[in-house]
Amino acid sequence: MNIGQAARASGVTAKMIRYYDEIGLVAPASRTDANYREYETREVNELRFIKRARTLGFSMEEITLLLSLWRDRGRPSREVKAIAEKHVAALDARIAEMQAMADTLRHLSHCCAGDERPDCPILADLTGGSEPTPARHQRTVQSRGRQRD
Amino acid sequence: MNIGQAARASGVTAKMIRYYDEIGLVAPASRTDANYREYETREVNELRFIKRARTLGFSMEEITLLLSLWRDRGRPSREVKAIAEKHVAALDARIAEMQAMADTLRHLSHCCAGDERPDCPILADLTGGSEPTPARHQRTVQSRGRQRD
DNA sequence: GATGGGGCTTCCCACGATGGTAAGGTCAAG
DNA sequence: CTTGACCTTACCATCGTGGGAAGCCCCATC
Repeated sequence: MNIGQAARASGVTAKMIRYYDEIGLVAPASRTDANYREYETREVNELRFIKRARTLGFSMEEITLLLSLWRDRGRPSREVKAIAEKHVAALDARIAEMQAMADTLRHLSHCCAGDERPDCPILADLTGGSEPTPARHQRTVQSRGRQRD
Repeated sequence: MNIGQAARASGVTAKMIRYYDEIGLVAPASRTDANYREYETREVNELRFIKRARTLGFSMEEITLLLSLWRDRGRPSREVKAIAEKHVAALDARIAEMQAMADTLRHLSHCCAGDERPDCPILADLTGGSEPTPARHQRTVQSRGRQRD
């Protein structure tokens, strides 16, 4: 099995397989006389493992750990679970951040007329975003007239 | 005002101010005889605008657009709103993706004993993640009865 | 005037994970 | 033997940010 076949079988591009090889995420593939990398079912399974882990958002570093646990028949599931839970926590934190961004923007967008007039609470927020009155947007937004541009 | 003062006043690092300068996000700063960049309140306000927009997750490209609208007194708020709404949609899409990852991992984690035994539904999922039975994690994984969660 | 510390300048490198491309070797089918 | 598909390495780009080196400048203190 050469790299292209392994790529199709695993869902990982040949490019990325070489990259994983290069950074040592997977053991260096054996080579043919013509210096072609060759793969067996075992390597393809590793690549699918990596692919799936990437799909779940694990970083390369985490995947390195997961792979070593996966290869270790005697690993305690506790360690795997710890990695997963840490990643879930990181995802949740990032989600919360993005949710906050989206909520703020939804609110500003809701307050923006979205017509031909130039007055815009979104730009007003970006201009003076550090001011302590984010919740009080009525139609009087125009009266804040602090545009000094 | 030199770049360090502008950085402190805007919350943008000097490094990033130079970068924004370089990529043309802001107009090239005027220079002193000693080739030092100099800033006025106006530029600091632009930098704060950028900072705030970055906090809300806008890309540089979007910020370029937002800045040009901000500078244009006659802009229609419609255009600003369109950018904001598009960004909200992108955020929501990304949040949904990450939420799906987190939910899957939470489920797997919940099913993992997390003890000294090597059997682990998380690794099992990563191994055969592409198989068509994602919900069917048989209880036979833990043949000795469950102790935790 | 000299000296020293801190700030400024440009330039280069790094990240993470991926894609692109170019130049050259190889394999298999016609 | 030719052709086209495939492999190899090597380099560049992304995006936004940080780090650092080498060298110049400003100001205060001696």
